[in-house]
Order: sequence, then C-alpha cells, then structure tokens
Amino acid sequence: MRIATWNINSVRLRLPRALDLIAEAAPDVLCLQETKALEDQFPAAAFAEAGYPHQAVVGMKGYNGVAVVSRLPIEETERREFCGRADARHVSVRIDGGPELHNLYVPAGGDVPDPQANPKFAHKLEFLAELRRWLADTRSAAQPMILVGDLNIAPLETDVWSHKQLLDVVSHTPVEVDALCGIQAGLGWVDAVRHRIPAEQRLYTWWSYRARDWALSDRGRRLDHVWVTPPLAGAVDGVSVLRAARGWEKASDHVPVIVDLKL
DNA sequence: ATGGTTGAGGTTCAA
Repeated sequence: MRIATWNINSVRLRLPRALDLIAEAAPDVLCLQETKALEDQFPAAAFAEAGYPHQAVVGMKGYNGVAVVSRLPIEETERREFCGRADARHVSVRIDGGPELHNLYVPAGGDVPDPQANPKFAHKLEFLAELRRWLADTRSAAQPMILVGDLNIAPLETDVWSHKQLLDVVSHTPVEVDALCGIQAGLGWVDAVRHRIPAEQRLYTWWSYRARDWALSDRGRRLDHVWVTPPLAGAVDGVSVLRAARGWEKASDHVPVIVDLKL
C-alpha cells in the first residue's frame, strides 16, 4: 500500500500538480493539507475521474483544510476539532477495513516562539498537548495506525538546514520538539521516514517561498511526516521525498512524502 | 535586524 502526504497549499490552484503526482507516484491513498477550500469547493469529481473516488474532505473558507482521497474504500472515523476550533485540521479514516489513518495539519505557530507573547504559538502548543491526550485516551499502541501530515515541526538536527540557527525559530524550538516527541512516545509511534533514511542524512520537505533560489540556498526543513504504530513498523518498505516537486511550475512550498507499506 | 513570496479573498491575514 502506497501512502502519500502533501501540503498542497490550495487544492484548487494546484489540482493539475496533484494529478501529475498521481500519474507519477500512483499512491493508493493521497492525504492533503492546506486545501484552502470549502467542502463543496473541493475538486471531488476530478479526483474521482483520476481513480480516487473514495474521499474524506474537511474544509473551511480560505484557510487550512485536509482531505484524504483514495483508490481503496475508506470509511471516515472522525474529524476532530482540536482546541474547540472548527478549523479543519484533522480527519481520520479506516483504509479498506485495515489500519486507521490520521491526516493532520498542525498550526504553524506564528513567528515568535513565546506562548505569552504570541497566541498562535500558544495555540500550537495547546493543539499538540490535546493531540497527545486524545490519542492516549482513545487509541492504543496495539492498533495498526498511520499518522501523516504537515506537523509544522522539524524534530531532528538534520531535519533543518542549521540546527544552531533555528533553535529560536518556530518549527525547531526545543519546546515544540519535546511536544512532538511526547506524542510519539505516547503510542510508540515510529517515524516511518527516519526508519528508512538515517538520521545522519539531511532531509527536508519544505522550502520557503521567500528564498531567491530555494535549491541553491537549500534552507529547508522537514515539516511533513509519516508515522506508524508498532504493529506496522515492520511493514514500512520504501520511503521517498519528492524534492523535485519543489521545482514544479506553480509549486507548493511543501513536497510530497511517500511511504510504501507491506500489508 | 530585516525582508523576502505565495494564496485566498477581498481592500489584509496566514503561512
């Protein structure tokens, strides 16, 4: 089973690129974040025509939004509203009667890494704490589950272009990394990508739009993740990060991450 | 220290 996750940064603007991705990588399940579309604005027919008729779509006006489109039958299990906000950051599905898959878009957290001074950063930390509690209260490490999405945190030193220079930058601060590791430890989640690509190797999934030349400066961060619970750890086969997608015409600032599971 | 770009939806906010 091939799972792809991609922060598409507007599903309507970038639908042609999503169809390119489907043609190139042929995932069984494609998880999208930042669709920036109301549910009735989601290009459901186009994905269905491309072979992905099974869909779970959560949207709001203008911002956020997540979706799962699938070749295999999926059954929506939940759409959690974290922090009491209907802000379209989560949907979970059961894939073909098998593993449950959580698709998440964690709040970016603004610019200032201080929850007192910056409500967006406080929201990010609250979101992570609630995610940890909710998973611990409602799910078990024995269940085969997949968690994907734009988690907006680069946990390892080699997940950023400069560990030292990003220690004070939202996405790589110790408090965020600790929160992410806490969620991971909760159900024993395995980082599927780092399971196959050694931590010594630098790996990014996002490059800012603001760089003059994203490839030349290569100041990236690994913000997009695929995790699995222990029962699926041995099933993780190939993983890939489609760096080339950052160079596509009208590219998203994030690139797709693809994981193959032997189920 | 600052500014740089993109997208949605409007006459700015979020990233």
